[in-house]
Amino acid sequence: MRVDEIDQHIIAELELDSRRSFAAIGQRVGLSAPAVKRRVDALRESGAIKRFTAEIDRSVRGWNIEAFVELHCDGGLSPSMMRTMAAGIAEVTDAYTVTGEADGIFLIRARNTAHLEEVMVRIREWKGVNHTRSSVILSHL
Amino acid sequence: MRVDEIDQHIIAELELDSRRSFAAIGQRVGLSAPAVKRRVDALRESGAIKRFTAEIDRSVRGWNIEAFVELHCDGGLSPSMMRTMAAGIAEVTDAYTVTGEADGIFLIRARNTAHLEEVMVRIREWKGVNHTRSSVILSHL
DNA sequence: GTTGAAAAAGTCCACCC
DNA sequence: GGGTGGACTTTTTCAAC
Repeated sequence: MRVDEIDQHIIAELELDSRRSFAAIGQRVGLSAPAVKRRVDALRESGAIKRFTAEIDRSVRGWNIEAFVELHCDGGLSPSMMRTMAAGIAEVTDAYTVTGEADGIFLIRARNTAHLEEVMVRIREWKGVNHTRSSVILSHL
Repeated sequence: MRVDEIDQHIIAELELDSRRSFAAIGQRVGLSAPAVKRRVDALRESGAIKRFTAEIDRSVRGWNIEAFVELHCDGGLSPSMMRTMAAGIAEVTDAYTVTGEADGIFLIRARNTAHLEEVMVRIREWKGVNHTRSSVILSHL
């Protein structure tokens, strides 16, 4: 799908406040409310806008420990297997394949250190995972 | 602020779809629309809900290259200095202080490899940054 | 793209448990 | 803290242009 400059502008507005009305967005981007709605519908349909969501303060969640975990694999772990692995571990918030020393990076969210440790054990149990390298997040800057 | 189970439930609904109506949320959590609104207002006021936003597909953005950059520092780089540094580099999407081998991790978004390289140079120029270790993201799983 | 009108939702009361 | 009902405003939605 092609996304023109007005679409980009609409997307930027929705990122700032996804509950803003179509009329208010239209006023900023120079369109009528129905025109904005049609574009937003098309952007959702095409997948450009994945979903409308809320940004929640981390302290609200019970799971307060986060860590980056690098996966170093012995050649046999494909991206699709890593996807399966990430999907099978609920504590994995984000999963990436990367270049460099590591093969993949998981972002883990756990309730406490014991929970994190338990998750680490589950990760290391996977065939193909040679070793891991973790960085527990101390603060978000 | 205290956040009870119903608040958690409301937050979960808003994360799934921040444009859902208060009445629809109320139906799911067992409250009336005005009651939901009151709670949402309080959650926003207290900062538990930071903002309503949209999740945008990465391919839509012009800046398509992302990388994790570990910062290894020679002891003299405090978190507050790292915050200053992150704020001064527009390409830094997220910044964390962490435990482990690295002192900090930046998530960088750049237009292309040349742009990423240029950002890396700027990071390494900072006093106190001993060396960096990068992982370019190949895919989001 | 627009306008205009109907339908739906949001907002804000007072009043109740 | 919660609900209801009503009045009013705004937003959404759709047909027609």
